[in-house]
Amino acid sequence: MNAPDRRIAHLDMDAFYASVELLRHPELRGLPVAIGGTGDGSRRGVVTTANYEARAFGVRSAMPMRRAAELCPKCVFLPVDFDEYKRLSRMFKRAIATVADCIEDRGIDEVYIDLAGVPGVERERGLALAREIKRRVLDATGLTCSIGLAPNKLLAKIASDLDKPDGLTLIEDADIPARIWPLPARRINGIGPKSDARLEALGIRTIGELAAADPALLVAHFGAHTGGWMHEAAHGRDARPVVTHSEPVSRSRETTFERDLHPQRDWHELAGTLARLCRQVAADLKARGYAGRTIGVKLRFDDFRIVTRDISLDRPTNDEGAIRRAAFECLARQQATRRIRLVGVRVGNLAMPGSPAQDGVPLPRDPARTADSAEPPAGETLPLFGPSS
DNA sequence: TCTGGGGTCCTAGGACCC
DNA sequence: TCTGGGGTCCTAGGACCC
Repeated sequence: MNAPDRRIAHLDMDAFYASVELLRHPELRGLPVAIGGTGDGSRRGVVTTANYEARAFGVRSAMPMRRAAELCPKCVFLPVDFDEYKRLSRMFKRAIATVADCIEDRGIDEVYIDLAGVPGVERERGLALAREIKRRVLDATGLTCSIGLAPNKLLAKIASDLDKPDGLTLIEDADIPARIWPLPARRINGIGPKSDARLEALGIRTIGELAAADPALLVAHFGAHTGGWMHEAAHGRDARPVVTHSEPVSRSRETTFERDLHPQRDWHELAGTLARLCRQVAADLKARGYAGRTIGVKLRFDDFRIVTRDISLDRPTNDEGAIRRAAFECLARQQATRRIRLVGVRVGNLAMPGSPAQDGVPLPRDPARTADSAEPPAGETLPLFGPSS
């Protein structure tokens, strides 16, 4: 049972990056267009967004550009221009804010809007208001969006995807059996490819089958938290509020190399890249007034396996040198067993410098852990990162 | 020359503390 | 000598989302 007075909209911009590019390149309208890569000749890019013409050829987000070119030889490929997408993102969010002020940011091209209390929301159960929002977004940006209207965020998100592009879909509690239950379980935000495969192994393919499943079975397979959540979600129940402000948890930078690097022979390029990423993260933190206590590195090997190593400092920092020293300390803890595809650095446990959380006594370091991290484990045989001798 | 980059949240074991 | 029991922090990994 969802609260009777809730009215949530989920607004999703249609093929956002591609649509923004078409504003600048109207001559490409009607042609298949895919956005991806950086335009610097990178051969390892993936498609971030394809317009509907390209999707007709099977081009999808996260698909390697090469594959997209095979599927759609006439596809026009454009590099990503995040600054421009962020500019249009601010524009469409400002347009929404002229209608409703309770808005939750869900990334560059999506928001939830709490319409309860907005004047006129009762008219057509919010449909009139949603049409007004779509009109203002279009007027402000020249871009279309799709809106789902429902008693909660979960259903609103599913609804916004039911009619795209330029769609508007209302889902009420009474519509759940006919319109939600036939959908694949994967359409629930939070059920990804892994959970979907595990559900399928239990004979559960649709949201309706998930709703009909014994909650005890779900709890047995996914744990109390996730199993219980799956059961509730399948019945369309979700009490999460629309959150208008949240503090960041971490900032990071990562990059995939043009070719996989050898941990010793290519040490200079690897170390230079890691140092540059540390500098970028430090500048990013400083620009936003944040500092973090936990510094970590991420490596992706040529077999796509990922390892992370992190270390928590006594106090938050956004100093480039401190971040770099911690990052290289983390790197030194990891065995260099394979070629490196990607390196990244992350600063977590963020605090605003000078905020009360930072001001107390520094936390004591654990001497055992510090000593341990300074020495290689016993029986060490594998090579560490470093310059070839 | 398959497979980006920037995030959040959860789990789980060991350390540590009371 | 037969093994408490919470609570929090740290680290590593993984699922998932845009």
